[in-house]
Amino acid sequence: MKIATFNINGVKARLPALLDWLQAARPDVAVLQEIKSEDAGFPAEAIGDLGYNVAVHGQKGFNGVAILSRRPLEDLSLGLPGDDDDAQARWIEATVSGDRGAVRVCGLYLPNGNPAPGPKYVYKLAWMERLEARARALLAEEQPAVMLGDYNVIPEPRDVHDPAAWADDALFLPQTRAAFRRILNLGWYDAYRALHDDVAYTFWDYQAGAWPKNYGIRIDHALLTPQAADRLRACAIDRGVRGGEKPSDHVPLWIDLDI
DNA sequence: ATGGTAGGCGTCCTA
Repeated sequence: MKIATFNINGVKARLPALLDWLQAARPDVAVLQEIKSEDAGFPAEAIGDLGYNVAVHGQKGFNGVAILSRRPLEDLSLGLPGDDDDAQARWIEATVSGDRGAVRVCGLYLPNGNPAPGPKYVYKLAWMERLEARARALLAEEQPAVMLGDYNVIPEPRDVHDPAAWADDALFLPQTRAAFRRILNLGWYDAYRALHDDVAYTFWDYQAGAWPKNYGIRIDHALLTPQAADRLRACAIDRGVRGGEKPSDHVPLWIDLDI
């Protein structure tokens, strides 16, 4: 089962690029972030025509996440638990059954947090605490589960082209990296790092020629429970998508599970 | 030389 994550930075502006990628990559499941659309405005029909069931957790103007799946989406749940006052649409999860078992698929758009310090950074760290709590609960089930998305976390210096330039950024601050490590240390696997020891990025800013200069960062991640990691066959980044027509500033990352 | 770009029911905010 091929499961992908893609921050598309606006589903309406990105629809042609999204449909092209879905047809080329043919993921069984895809979690999307930054759809920047309410549920009603999501182009479910065009995506459905490619064979996908669609679940949307939208928000007007900003954020917004979705799950696309060729198989039925079971036990859909919207929103990250832990704060009933949080109106930002950043979390969606559902179970997908394959021929050899089922997997809980969580799609997430972790807050950016800039500028730090400030209220946005406070919100980011609080959101990561809620994520850690959900991560603990999923681990306790001892089942295949994956959390994929735009984490807005640069885990290590090798994951950024110029670590010094990013030292004070909310994506790379020691507190941010420690909060991410706490989740890994619970027993979650960073699928890309489990299989690759290279320098690889998933985001290049639109500004200042970041893409042609390869000034990128690795912030889109797929985290797996041990039971999902047992089934992990491959993990890769669809880097070429960044060079396409009207691209997102992120590219897709995918895993292949023997499920 | 502190620049630059993209998206969104938008004349600023977020990234």
